[in-house]
Amino acid sequence: MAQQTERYEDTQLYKIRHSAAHVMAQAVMEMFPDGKVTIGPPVENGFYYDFDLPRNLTPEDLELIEKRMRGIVQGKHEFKKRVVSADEARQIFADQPYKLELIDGLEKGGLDEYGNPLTEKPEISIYQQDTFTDLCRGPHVQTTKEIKQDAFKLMSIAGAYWRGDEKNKMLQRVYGTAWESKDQLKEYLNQLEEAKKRDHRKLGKELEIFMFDDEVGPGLPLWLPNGAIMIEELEKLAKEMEEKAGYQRVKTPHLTKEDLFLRSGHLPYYAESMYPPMELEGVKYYVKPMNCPMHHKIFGSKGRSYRDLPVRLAEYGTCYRYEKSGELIGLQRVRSMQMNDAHIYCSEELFEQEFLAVVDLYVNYFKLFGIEKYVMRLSLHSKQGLGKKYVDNETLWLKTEDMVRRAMTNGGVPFVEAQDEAAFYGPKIDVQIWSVIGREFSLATNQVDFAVPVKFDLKFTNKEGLEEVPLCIHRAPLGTHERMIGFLIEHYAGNFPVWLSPEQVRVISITDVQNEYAEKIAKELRENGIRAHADISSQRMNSKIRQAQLMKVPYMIVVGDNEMQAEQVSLRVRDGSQENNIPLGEFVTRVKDKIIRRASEL
RNA sequence: GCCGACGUAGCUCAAUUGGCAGAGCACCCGCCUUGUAAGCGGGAGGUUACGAGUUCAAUUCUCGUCGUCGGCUCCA
Repeated sequence: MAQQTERYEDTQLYKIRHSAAHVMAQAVMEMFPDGKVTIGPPVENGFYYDFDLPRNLTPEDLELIEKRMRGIVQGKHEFKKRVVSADEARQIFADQPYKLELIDGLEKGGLDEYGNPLTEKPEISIYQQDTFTDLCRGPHVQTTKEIKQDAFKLMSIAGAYWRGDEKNKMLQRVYGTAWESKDQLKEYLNQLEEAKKRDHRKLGKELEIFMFDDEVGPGLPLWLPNGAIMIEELEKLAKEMEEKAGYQRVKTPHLTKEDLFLRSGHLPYYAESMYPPMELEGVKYYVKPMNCPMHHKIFGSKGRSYRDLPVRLAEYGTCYRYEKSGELIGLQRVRSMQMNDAHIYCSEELFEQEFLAVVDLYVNYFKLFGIEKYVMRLSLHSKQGLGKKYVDNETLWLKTEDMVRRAMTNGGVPFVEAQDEAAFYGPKIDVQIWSVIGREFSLATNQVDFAVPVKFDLKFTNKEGLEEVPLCIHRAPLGTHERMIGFLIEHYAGNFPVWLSPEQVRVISITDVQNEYAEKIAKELRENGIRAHADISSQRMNSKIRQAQLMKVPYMIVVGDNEMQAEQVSLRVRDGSQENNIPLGEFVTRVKDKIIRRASEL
């Protein structure tokens, strides 16, 4: 349907939000006549406006602004557009320095409001509603009446750099949400509430998966027994998949001498993200932010023939990166991480098949986890970044980028391209996925390295008997344990499939008469490779069931006198359904089958 | 790192204008012997994140440090 393909920019909702931003700016400017306005676009779910004000806004201010906005909206003011010359615009916004900067950009035809280059020179237009005039290309609603006074809400105040550049002044950004109706707003706010419940930070604590401790340090998660089980299950999965795909496993130290990272190029290009060195006996050591240099050493440790290629070295190596304090967030962004890492050394002719085999691996994982929405992003270099963020060899960049583009196209894999997002050593495919609560996780990554193998003097002998430098594919289909498990917690809302559940079965005795029988069952389940515990506490059965439900244990087995006499079990599944009088052996077979198949259903 | 908000028992939260820090759950001890989401009673648990300052008196006011959260910037 046409409606479904309609661009957000053309929708009524977009106009409402854009217009609400102007109304908010009017309210704020009435409050601070000397304030400076910058830009205020619609975004997903709402809008924001960035201001430069004489003092910081408070939550109380937000309430006043919102109240005033309701007043303005009810005034049924018309949004009047007028196209003006650059000079006229300068007169109108004479005391608005940020607007003057924007006008300059528009006049030169060079830059849009975010400072990005534009292809054609845009017209300069202004929109006025009531007493407020803004430099704006629109579009807007006809009158403020179309913004329903009970369908918007101001959400938060945040800092934001002018034009998104940390060298620029920090402005105050006010976020708001706006909808076509009160009901839509209500639904959105409900969604936010629901999202809070699924937040991996909250669930991770409740389900005893991981924790942070102030004394251990920010961004350094401690994995609790339940989390450790999940990690081991993921590793088992990866190991199985990678063994089938011809990977070999290696193990390397957490520390290396400075020399290695100088050679790899990490120190010039990546030093900011590395922990500072420790020095002993005059030698500097760094904890590794990546495993690649050590894998390169392993590849280079003996002579290689083209017949040996591809060589695929895999390791769940623990890496440490110094992420800036404000960037840390739960398991999504940490400072110690275990990567589902591997490096594939291959010739150029093998490149395409190897690259696509990695993509295939992702897709298999996504299928297993029921991840349907994902975007593969081809991340490219930028010319300005050469020699700074990226190794300085434009020819090789263009060549390798083209190789990746071709591989993806030939493989029929849809992807989008993003400038200035590459790794320092080459272009990459990053896979973005979204947890059910809308949080974006960049997990899987597949990167081509054309720069580092030559620095490590890596080579193989080709058919002609000549030495050739291999390409290296860095890949991490499961990203890191930390991010992956953070994602999975939100994805499943803690209701993990049986194979991934830390506790798979809880045996619940009704009275202490059945305690021994309950323990016997739990033991038998464990002997069958099922993670099971018996709850023989003096609590009532109802309370035990509640505890197991709260911990989201997939199977609860209730045993009373009947079951004990008949050597049977009563099953309560996490979804609340119930099944009585199952012979224990039958239950064991059923659970084992789900685990082996890594079934998503209970 | 930057802007802002926040930090009270293991967890979730209270504490009027600065005036003896409190509840539920969890924990420990009893009683109850129970059929699919909380049985009852009792006990213990706090240098109010940490460090200074103002005050007769600070959980409350001020400053600093650490941490968390919402963003920005940056990333697996």
